Amino acid sequence: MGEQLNGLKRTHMCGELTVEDVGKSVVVMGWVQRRRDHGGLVFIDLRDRTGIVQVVFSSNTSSEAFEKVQSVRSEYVLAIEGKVVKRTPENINPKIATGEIEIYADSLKILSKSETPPFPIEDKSNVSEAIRLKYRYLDLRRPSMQKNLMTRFKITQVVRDFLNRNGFIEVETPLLIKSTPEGARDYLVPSRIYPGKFYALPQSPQLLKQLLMISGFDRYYQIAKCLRDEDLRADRQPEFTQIDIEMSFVEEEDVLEINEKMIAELFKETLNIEVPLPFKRLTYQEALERYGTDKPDLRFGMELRDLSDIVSQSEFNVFKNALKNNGSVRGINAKSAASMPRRQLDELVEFVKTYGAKGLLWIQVFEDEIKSPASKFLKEEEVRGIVRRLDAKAGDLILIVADKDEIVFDALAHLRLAFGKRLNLIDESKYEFLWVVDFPLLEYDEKEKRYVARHHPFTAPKDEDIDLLEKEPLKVRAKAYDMVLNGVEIGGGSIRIHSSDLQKRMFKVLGFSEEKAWERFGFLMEAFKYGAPPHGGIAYGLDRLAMIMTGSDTIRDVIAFPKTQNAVCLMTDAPSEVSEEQLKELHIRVDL
RNA sequence: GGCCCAAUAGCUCAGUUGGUUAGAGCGCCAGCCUGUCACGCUGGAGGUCGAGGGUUCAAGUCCCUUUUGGGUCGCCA
Repeated sequence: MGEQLNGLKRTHMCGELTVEDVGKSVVVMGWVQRRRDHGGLVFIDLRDRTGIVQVVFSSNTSSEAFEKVQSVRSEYVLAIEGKVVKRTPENINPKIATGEIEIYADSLKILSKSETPPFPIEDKSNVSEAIRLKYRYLDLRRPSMQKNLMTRFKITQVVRDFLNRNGFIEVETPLLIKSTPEGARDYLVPSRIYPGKFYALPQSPQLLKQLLMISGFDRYYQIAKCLRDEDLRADRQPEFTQIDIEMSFVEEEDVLEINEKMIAELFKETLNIEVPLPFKRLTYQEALERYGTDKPDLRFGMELRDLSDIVSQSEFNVFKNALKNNGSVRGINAKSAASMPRRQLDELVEFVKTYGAKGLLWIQVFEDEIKSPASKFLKEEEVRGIVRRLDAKAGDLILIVADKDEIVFDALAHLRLAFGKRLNLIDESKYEFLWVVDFPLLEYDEKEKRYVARHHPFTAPKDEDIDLLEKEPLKVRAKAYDMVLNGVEIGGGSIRIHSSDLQKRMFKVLGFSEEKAWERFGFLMEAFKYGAPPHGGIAYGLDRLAMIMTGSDTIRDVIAFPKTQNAVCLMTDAPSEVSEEQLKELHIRVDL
């Protein structure tokens, strides 16, 4: 059994001791990073969340502590009392912050023993994620994970401080709410009291924050857990955290302005990076035309070019068909990639097929010739026009997709990203922010045969487009905006509808009967009757923000206890079966 | 739901054309060592080759099924 503290108090953190502390008697507590046993002399590297300090055990200093340290192993939890001593110059270790000093141990308490951990607690070992997740509490001892979670804490701290200073009020909203249609699949919670009825866990506090505006809270924020029962990705977890913000008596400009100020302050305070204001802005349409995506990575160029006009009279069937079907022909220029081997070019064809493209056409531009599998179908002037449009020089590789716009954009956007990485065009130290604005309000859902809200059903249309709502719904632009950082959508929001009439029209366009709309959103429509201020807001994906700001590849690395791709917690083994009794109480019969 | 990758010692991996007793590094255990800091030296222990089935004289290796982890398309207002 471990020893008790018995009144012993920690005086210093391991990583914070410096030459200033030389001569002091200190008490440090932490975990054994490593033991180096030299027989008559034992070194212990003691670790806490601030860093590592070397402790020296010798029978000359304390024979009792020296005897005791013989049994100490990795990850034992120790309390050490000793004297801080300056190291002789040849013994200084420049690799650690406390390398100029060490502690001569006078006494040692073994607070807790440890079995040998299943993997070493250090950053350089690359352990499989499954094992890290099973022993997450050990994984979190690693300095990089400690740093990630501390950065995440710092982010919320700076954001809270900014919002508090600017008159925002933090309000909590419930986790057990009413299931509403639209959007992601809900996580459901059975009601014990009402057999057959269910609560839903919130996909976001959207409606509740709008109701808080109607309540007059004016400026609200919350760091809120959100839950969506959908398939997972590197940047998607079933539960994630939003920085949720809503303001009254504002228009789009007001929301954008205060939010970019907040983000600039966040990057200054957290990473000491100056973010130039205002952010760049692209309309949704422009983002698509130039980058093929509504979340472009602006750290490199390689923009898309429309080639449709150049090949409008082309005899090449692939082009002809695409244009005939109201699609387009577009391309990008992968600089200096012309000599890519055939095998790799063929892989690119497979790559674009995952995005629905039927094929990919390439043109290799060399000093004295231009090679392309389609050269016999393309007129010389067409090839010349394409080369000129894409500013292609000798050594460049032109990649062209012809199809419906949607597919062309998607395929080229992913090609652009792939080549950005492959050609090393992305400066990893850069942070390129932008707003994407003027999103379409609606899109047509082929499966459901109806219009669905692109953002959510409460998003306001642009004033000048309101009249198109019933006539040409797809042309209506929304007062909606996304904040994009390095190709990642880190936040998104909108100005909301605050009139019952407009909201009713919106529901109608979405194909909800008045009855159904009332059944689902009656509480909101009722609330609109009693004076709703103009309002709008934004929600940030805190996990994604923290992922980027820590340089992580997945949001799992900035979440203390994440789940696997199959939504399982490897540490606790959730989800798990429950007892018959529990099910019975909830009036649930399992049908497998 | 589809596609792709992976699974061999505690960890990270190698394992040839199917062929003897499955290896390495780190870690672990024991001994020695007073200036190491990824300490060193000597010795040792440690394997359901993810699971099940099949082909074969013979399977870690080939085939089928399946489980788990990761990536991705669909999905995620």
